[in-house]
Amino acid sequence: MASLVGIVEDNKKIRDLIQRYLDMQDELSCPVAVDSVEEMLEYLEEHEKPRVILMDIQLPGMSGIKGIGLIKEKYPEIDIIMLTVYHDSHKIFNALRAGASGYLLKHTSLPEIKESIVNLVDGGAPMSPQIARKVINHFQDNAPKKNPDSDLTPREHDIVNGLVDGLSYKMIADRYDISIDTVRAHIRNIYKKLHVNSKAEVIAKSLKGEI
Amino acid sequence: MASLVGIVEDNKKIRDLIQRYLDMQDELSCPVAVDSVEEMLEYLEEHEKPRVILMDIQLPGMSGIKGIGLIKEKYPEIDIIMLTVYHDSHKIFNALRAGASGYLLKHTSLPEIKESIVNLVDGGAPMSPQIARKVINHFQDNAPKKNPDSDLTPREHDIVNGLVDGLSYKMIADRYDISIDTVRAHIRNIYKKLHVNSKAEVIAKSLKGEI
DNA sequence: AGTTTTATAACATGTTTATGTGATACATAC
DNA sequence: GTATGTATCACATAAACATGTTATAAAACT
Repeated sequence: MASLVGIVEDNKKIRDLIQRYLDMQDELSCPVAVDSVEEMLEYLEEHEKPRVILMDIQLPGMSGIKGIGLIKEKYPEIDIIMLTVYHDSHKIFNALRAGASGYLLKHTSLPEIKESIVNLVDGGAPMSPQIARKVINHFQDNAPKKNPDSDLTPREHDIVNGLVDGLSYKMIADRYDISIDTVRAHIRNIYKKLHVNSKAEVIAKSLKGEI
Repeated sequence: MASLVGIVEDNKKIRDLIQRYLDMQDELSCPVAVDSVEEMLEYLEEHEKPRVILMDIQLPGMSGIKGIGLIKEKYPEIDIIMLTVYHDSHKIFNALRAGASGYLLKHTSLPEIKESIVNLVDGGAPMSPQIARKVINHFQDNAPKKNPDSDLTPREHDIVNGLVDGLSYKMIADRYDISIDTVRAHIRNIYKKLHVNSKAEVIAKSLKGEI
């Protein structure tokens, strides 16, 4: 069954080009291409909902980012891909925070756009590589700092991994073929290094990336 | 000029396959493929630095995530792409935080891997669509894959938060001004809903966003 | 050569957790 | 109007955990 796709794009040439191309694909059908969020909202009231909407940011009337919020609020099951020339971090993050599931730059080729929609329907999140780079950089800037004093030995890391996997001391002892008292000994040292005094805190620190 | 690529991957078959394929490409050259971070670090001491390193996470000796940190610390100009079977959110985020510039799942085809490397050299950030989806979800901070059967009540969420904060039953009882037996009762119900039977597992699930 | 670190192990003891069973009260749902 | 779910509390017991003390041996460091 073909997935329905909608387009919100104010440049008629681009809009028609994309619509015609997508509509030609076996897997897709593109019954609606409008030039404003307002028109799309009207359309959604009265017709079968598309599975995916391609949306520009710069639009007459309401901005695409504001549009994401409104559409997702009423129809959370619709996935929205931004298709825009903007690659500044602020617009990207606002769009993603508003609920966009993908972000493509406008120079993306028609086959790639098609590929992205199929991807999205399959549970992926299409992003132009330059966009992904910015998103990743954002992560690295906010990286939590590790406590240098908390350098664990390889064996201690093994034990921590066991704890994170939800194992008991006995199960950890079995996994690494050592005695339970040795596990205890390692745990004692780990607690000292991490300044904690329970399994729970070790697991939390580990999963937060602080080890 | 061909970009140099290094590989750290403990499965010899996969390693050789990728190396041979990449080395065949005009744009790339793959002079080094080893099975541990330790070996790669040795290699880097004595040879021309690769532009990009493909790295597994699960490795003999030091984990790939720890390896990212060490390599980026000494050679920040090298870009690292994770190539792994893990699609666990925490592994992804820890890898990205540690300094990875891309994250591909192992089922990625050889041509796609090549494409990703070229992409990275051009300033992009290759990511498998499923990975991108998780990264985006993180932005929207909506839970990735809640188990519908595991719907906790508000009070149960309080208790889980207490556990995640590393509190004992007694401390949780104090925090919410209820009896320790009530805490026990809630914990029992939580375990039942989540199909687990230890604090550790609840904390792990919670921090992995599975609650 | 001597010290520190790592990995191993045993024994003891008190605390915390996991689990069973049972009960009361209130609100919502069917 | 009686199930169902939430929130509360109690008592009991076995298992798991936290912590103290002590010790051996190999590896790494000074």
